[in-house]
Amino acid sequence: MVKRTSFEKDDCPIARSLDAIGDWWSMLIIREALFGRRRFGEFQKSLGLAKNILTVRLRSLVDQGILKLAPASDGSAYQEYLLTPKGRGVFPILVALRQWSEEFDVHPEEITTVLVDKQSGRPVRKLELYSEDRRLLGAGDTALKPRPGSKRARRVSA
Amino acid sequence: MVKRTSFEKDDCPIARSLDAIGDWWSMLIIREALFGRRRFGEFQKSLGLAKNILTVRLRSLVDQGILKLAPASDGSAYQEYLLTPKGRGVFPILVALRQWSEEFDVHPEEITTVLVDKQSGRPVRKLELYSEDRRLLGAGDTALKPRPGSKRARRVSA
DNA sequence: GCAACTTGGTTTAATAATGCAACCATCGGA
DNA sequence: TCCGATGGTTGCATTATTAAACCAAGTTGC
Repeated sequence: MVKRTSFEKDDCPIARSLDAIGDWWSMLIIREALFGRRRFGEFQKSLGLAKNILTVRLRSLVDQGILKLAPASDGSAYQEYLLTPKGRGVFPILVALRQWSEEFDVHPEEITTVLVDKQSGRPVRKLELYSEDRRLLGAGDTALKPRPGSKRARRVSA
Repeated sequence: MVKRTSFEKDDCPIARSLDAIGDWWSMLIIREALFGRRRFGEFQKSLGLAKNILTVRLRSLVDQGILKLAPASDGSAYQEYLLTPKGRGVFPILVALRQWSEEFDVHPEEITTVLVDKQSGRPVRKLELYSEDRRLLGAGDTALKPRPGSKRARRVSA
């Protein structure tokens, strides 16, 4: 195979996510959608990507159930791309990406926006990972276990 | 420009992160590194990617301060690729990717591993986003504000 | 109701990225 | 010192991305 490798059949959920939305444009399209954009032209103008690429990406996102097509809300005959619950579920990934940049970027001063809590207008906290009994966990506090019931005892990876 | 678009100069931190680690292999290399792999050959075998690509990716990750080269821990003349704090900071992104797949994948039964708390051996909770005063926040509870001090009032995007 | 503009694409052709396989220099072990 | 393992590099084929031109249907002005 000389084709771009696909992780669709990989048993690692990270690889599976990357296979679905792990390219730059898909992630940014979802970002724009979360921000309220819905129309082909809106995505195209705000992201500045080529229209043929946008076409392909939107189609893929719809196929995967991340976006869905709906009649335009302004009554015109055009269609809109709306986020499904699966699409809205990408939000934490985007927050994680944002916070990584905020914390480690070499030029943080070039970042012009802050994610705030709507109610108070104040910046949100960092994403937190907890154990079942609510201890805060870092990377070193976690491990991977084979999933009970999965007989395919393949390579165990993070 | 006909070159692959870069988001290096974009003011959106999500785009900046994607520019740094937003390709499939970089993310997976970091995943492997978090899981303890350090040597060129280890990455190559576990990920099954072409060696020339691995070379390029490792170099880029080192250049960005995500990995650093160190003399091999086994005393040989070879070198190892170790995560820097910036590299370990990618952990929440990987967790977010994992959890998205766990929650929304069409074939969740193909996922063979669970991320557990080392201490108890039990699965971790979902990543949580809190406001400053510890209210749990969803996508709809947040907004983007221009960063105080940033005069470049450009397009505000998620 | 019809010309002009907008929207939402498709097509084409060039350039860049990816993948595979073959090659190669150095290291390590017997 | 020979031979395999390690850590790459090189060359070539395939695929992806891009900009730009083109196009058909929907909408608007008049």
